[in-house]
Amino acid sequence: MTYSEEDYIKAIYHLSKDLKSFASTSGIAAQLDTKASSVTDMIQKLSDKKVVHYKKYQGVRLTEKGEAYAAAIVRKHRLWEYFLVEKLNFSWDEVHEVAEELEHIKSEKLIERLDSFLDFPKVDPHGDPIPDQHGKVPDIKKVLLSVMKEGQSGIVIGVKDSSSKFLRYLDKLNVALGAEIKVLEREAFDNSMVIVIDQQTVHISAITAANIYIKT
Amino acid sequence: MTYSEEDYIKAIYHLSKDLKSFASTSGIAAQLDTKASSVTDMIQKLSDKKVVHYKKYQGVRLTEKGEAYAAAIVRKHRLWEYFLVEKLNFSWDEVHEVAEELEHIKSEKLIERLDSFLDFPKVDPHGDPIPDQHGKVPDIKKVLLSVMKEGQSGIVIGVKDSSSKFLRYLDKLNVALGAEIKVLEREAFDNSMVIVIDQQTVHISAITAANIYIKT
DNA sequence: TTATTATTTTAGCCTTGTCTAAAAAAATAT
DNA sequence: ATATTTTTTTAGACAAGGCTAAAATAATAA
Repeated sequence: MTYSEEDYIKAIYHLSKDLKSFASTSGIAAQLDTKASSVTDMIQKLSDKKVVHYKKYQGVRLTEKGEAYAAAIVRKHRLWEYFLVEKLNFSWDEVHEVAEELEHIKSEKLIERLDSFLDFPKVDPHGDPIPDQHGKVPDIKKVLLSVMKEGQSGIVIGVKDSSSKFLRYLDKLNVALGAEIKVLEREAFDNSMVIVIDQQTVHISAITAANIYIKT
Repeated sequence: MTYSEEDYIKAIYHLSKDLKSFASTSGIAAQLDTKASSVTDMIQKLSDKKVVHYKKYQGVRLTEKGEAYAAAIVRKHRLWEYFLVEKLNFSWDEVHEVAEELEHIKSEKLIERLDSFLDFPKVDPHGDPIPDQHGKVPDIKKVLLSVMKEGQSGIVIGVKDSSSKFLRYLDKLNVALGAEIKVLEREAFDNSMVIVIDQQTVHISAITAANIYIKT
């Protein structure tokens, strides 16, 4: 597979995960910042290669083969992210771009050795699960901070939005993976919250709360 | 620069290093396993980009800009090789292929962090020097085993041929970087040698001896 | 010094992945 | 139920990087 094909496979994987079914041409185009016509071309190629199921105008879905391939790419991406943060001291908002490149490196041996070197991590620096060698994704029970009630507490285990902007904002709030959080108040009017983290009381918006995953 | 352009730059760097001057079209083609006509095309592109000096039929040479670029690629290649051997337990005959891919990853920060993580190694697993951030190549004084005289001894610090075949042969002889070696006999007829390494006496051919570097 | 051989360059074609513009199909609104 | 809008696909073009075959130049031999 070329880098470009791999990017498409990954995009379809993420999109049909969320939508639980088919990825649309325009959805893929948006994800990859390209044109719908380019997507159609590539989808036809991937269909010939038996990595996607495709019927004109009906959207696209990964085959088993495609799903396994996608999981392998995601596995590589997240293992490299973990490496960058744990071993090379990158911060969690810096790793994505470099991992986008590293995920394409083709060596089974490399990735298994890396996994072992890192001591078989289960989640990446944003709390996203790392698929195993067989493509199985460990499912981590988690809940959005935004659904928690007053008085409840839990541990931060992931983020939904992993843009640099959001992650740097979380750093400012001292929100890091593993931090304990307690909901002091919920404002019914706008769903904003007052929470305690690191012995500090901070006010966060509903949008922020809807992008933080908690294990209760 | 594309991966392909980088491959050409690196090939020219290695070729004009050895030849001390110009790289020929056919030489580059052989190195990259491609056709002379393709090389001519690419050279013209690199010339437009000011990374090589080129006059038709006269061969090609890197500009200062090109040289700096090449050194950066070689630096990345060798640092990754060092990482693979030291941290991921690859053997010295397995690393080249993977490093060929890793050397193209574009992140200044990544490579400086990696260098620091590895504790600033000066040579790669084959004894080849790792250029510094400014492209300066530490020059390591070394001599071919084949020029040593009876009774002389020294330390193995590198290999000239780094093909898997040769490296696996060296493993069999217990020749590794850092090993002490002593020349017991030199056969004038065919320039083969009897040497002591690891308390063992082994016989090696002139060809083998001409591919091992020693620090005396 | 001319003839032959080897090397390098040019010309023209192919594939991959992208694009724009136009056509076709599906979804939505009246 | 038909008209309008949105989405998707097709058609045709282009740049990058490669190839083969032919032409041009340089190197070598007679």
